[in-house]
Amino acid sequence: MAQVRPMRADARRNRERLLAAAVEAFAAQGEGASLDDIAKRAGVGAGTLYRHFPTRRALLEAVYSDRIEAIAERAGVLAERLPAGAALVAWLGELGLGMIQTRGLRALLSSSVRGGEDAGPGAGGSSSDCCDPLRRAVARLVRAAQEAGELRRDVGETDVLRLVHGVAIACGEAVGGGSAGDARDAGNAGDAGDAEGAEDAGERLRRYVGLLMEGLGPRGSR
Amino acid sequence: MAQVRPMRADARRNRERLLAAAVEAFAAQGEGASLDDIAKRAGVGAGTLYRHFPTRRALLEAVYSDRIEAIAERAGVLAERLPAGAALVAWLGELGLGMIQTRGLRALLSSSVRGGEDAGPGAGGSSSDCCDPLRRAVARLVRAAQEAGELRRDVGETDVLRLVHGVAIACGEAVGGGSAGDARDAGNAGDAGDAEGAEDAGERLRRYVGLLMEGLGPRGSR
DNA sequence: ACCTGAACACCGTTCAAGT
DNA sequence: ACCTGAACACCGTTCAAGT
Repeated sequence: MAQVRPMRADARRNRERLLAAAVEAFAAQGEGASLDDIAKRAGVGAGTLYRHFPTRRALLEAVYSDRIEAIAERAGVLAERLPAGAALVAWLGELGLGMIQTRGLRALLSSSVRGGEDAGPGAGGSSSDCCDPLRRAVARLVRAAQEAGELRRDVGETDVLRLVHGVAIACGEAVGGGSAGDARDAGNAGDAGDAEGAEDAGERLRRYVGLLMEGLGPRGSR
Repeated sequence: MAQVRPMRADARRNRERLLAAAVEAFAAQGEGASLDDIAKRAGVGAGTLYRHFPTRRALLEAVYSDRIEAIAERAGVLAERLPAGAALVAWLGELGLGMIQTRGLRALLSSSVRGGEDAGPGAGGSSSDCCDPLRRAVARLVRAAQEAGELRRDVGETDVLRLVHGVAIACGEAVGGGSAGDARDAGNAGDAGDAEGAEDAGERLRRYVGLLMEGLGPRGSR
């Protein structure tokens, strides 16, 4: 899985510089940040960026995969400490909060959640996806909650993922109509005011996830 | 409100050509369609497009305002024919379907629903908004449903609008991570396959709105 | 094996020159 | 009063030439 041969020293260094520049750029300008700019800030040629990360998505994945895995691992912790239903709610809250705070994360889950029916991790065309850890995590939590009778049985992992994704977008500040050219406008709002806006959005998220979970509760009860 | 002086004949004609070209382009390429291309297809210079529609959003509004008003008016019809709660559900379904079928509509509501707390129509900075008719429509339906005891009282119009927006995004095919450059990619999917995808998405929407409304039901009942 | 940076095709936006 | 289209600044992507 990892590269068979270690990278040449300069390549490895360039890769890291690119990643560092990308982290900053995505945080400041959003997931649409100029790739050319990232290459320049990293002090490498444009071609070098494409050699390491052939698509914007590849770069996004490289930047956020750690974060995604960290969120996925929280599922296990919460499952140990809370009853199944509460664990699911708590985890969805954390996932939603991550998506609100980090535009790149939202973008990644957006494109991962598009179309298709429920399918096992990595299925849907065998195309491996950096969001698979999230899929596996939610699948475990959902199954446990259903077996505990705290979640209706006619919803699947993908339903839950899609709904939280939608709810996060419904809460978010710089909500992503974001077509070409939005990145520059959003730049200002990205630097300052994020803390304030994210706070409000975080409260909303909690409320909305709560509402959603009442709807997802076992039929007839309550 | 309407222009004081009638437009010169050629201006009027150009405006209409631009609108016609924009309708086609937005339908085919999504809300990120090239403005330059729209001007070319309309057979006018780029400057003429900017004279009539200074921003992309202005063009989007001009293209979809009729559609938005039509959806808003459906609220009155449904309110007459159905009990308050059912009317709200039905209307939200229609709104969501519109957003699923029409990317431009989704983009418009996206940027209208961003940030801010509940506020009356047109409020939130006096900036008039083409989605105000939707706000007024949902406000009436929400109030009626609350007075009929069929909707919890701790949710506002904006909450409901945001949630439906989020749910529509959760359902949609070409779900809008859509940052710079996506327009061209989405072009293929925009032409064919939309009918098929929209059907699935429509079914999902109905399910999700249903789930949501169970969560939004009056507290404690059911 | 990897890097550089010029080159190409595109897009949004403005503005002098036209009618 | 309105239109045209060249001009400018940007961006993504590729690729020949370097080391």
